[in-house]
Amino acid sequence: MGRVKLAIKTIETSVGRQVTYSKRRAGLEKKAQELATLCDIDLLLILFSPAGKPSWINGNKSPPEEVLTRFANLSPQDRAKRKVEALEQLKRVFKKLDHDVNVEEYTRVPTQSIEELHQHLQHLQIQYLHLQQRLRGYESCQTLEEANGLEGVLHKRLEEVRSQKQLLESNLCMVPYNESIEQQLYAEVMLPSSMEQHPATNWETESNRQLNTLAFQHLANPMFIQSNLL
Amino acid sequence: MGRVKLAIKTIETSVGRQVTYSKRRAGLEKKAQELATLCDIDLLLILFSPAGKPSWINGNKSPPEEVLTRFANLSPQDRAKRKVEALEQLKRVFKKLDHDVNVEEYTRVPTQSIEELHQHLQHLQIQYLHLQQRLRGYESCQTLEEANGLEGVLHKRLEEVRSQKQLLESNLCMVPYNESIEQQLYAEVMLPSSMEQHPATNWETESNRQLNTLAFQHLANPMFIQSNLL
DNA sequence: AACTATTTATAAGA
DNA sequence: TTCTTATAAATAGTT
Repeated sequence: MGRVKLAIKTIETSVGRQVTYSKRRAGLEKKAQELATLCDIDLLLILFSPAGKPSWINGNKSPPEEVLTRFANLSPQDRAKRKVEALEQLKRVFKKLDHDVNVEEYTRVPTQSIEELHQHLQHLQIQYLHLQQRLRGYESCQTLEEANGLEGVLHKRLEEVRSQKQLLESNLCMVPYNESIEQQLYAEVMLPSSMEQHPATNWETESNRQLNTLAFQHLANPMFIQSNLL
Repeated sequence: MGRVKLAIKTIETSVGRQVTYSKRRAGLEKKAQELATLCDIDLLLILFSPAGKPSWINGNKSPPEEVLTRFANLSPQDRAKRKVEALEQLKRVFKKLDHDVNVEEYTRVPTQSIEELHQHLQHLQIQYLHLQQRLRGYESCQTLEEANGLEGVLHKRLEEVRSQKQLLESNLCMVPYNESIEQQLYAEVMLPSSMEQHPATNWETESNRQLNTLAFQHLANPMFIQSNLL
């Protein structure tokens, strides 16, 4: 729909891509929004511009994360249709290798009943919310006052880091302090893998892998081994 | 673009929704694919039909999980910026005011069975680890290199906050953008209440109270009730 | 940012 | 569902 018919191939020039992106993004997002409204469906459209700037559209029915979760939780059958492995993907995302750790040993927790599962979940929810709160201390600023507060926090933290740098410089030959905090955090999340305990159920193996990869990421940090020794 | 101009409202009849979905889905997916190819960008379009059947399109550049992760890893600031822009644009385009959100919608999670419970738990674990990682980016520095890296991160973050301050200052008179990020985060943690479904079990009421208190803390923020247009 | 000649999408009907 | 077709909408190239 233009003066000429455009071949669907990657546009050569960077400027051309930029221009076409601007025009077509508007159209695509409008149509996505329309479809979601007309048919009252869940929809999520995620775009990254040629410059890397993100934008997204979702229907009025559910917020992005909910659609995303719905997608991520597709049944194993549906999921099997997907070509990509989460593990490979996460490796790229975090640019770290995973290690030949016996994941099974770490993930097995003697939790079987739905009650225990539920309690564990509640515990994790609480931990999650705590963590969120801490993170909000660094990241969240929705209002001008919050932004001002955040600016102060970051400034202070920056000072702390700088003084810690000096400390580190003067203690280069010393053994660093332990990282058991991370181990604790880790212990809080990890869960009954319980694959074998529910053979009838086809548990989400992909997300298991994802989890394991994430959970063991910090093992890539050489410091971890040291702190274990302390 | 048809015999008549169609008003963009949810189509009354179920059959009508189905038919329109079929037709428009094809067009939308085609256009999504074209845009991805033409501009060589990351793109992910997730659709659930009126009957609940999922389908998705992604660009040639990255597989769905990667786009999804890229999206999930956006900082709250990135999302907030996008929301400000999107709100302004939508106001121009649709000339609508935003409306209040039904908090209930965001807090319900359709999880009932032990399988779903388990999946939800795994999802939450992944989110938790992600959060932890982000926090580590602000807090952890065990070595001199890490301290240097952290210094850089904090410095950059400080710049971001300062520019966001300006953004906030220039948007002071605007209707504030919604905080669905928090709602989303909240939705990620929150669970099937499902207490009534297991009357035999003595659920941890103490931790329930804790959880609810934490979860609803941000509801005290008057900013919370906002638009769900985005 | 606008304009406009064309192409493309699609609503209704078959 | 699929096709046909009149019409609305999107957009490529231009200004």
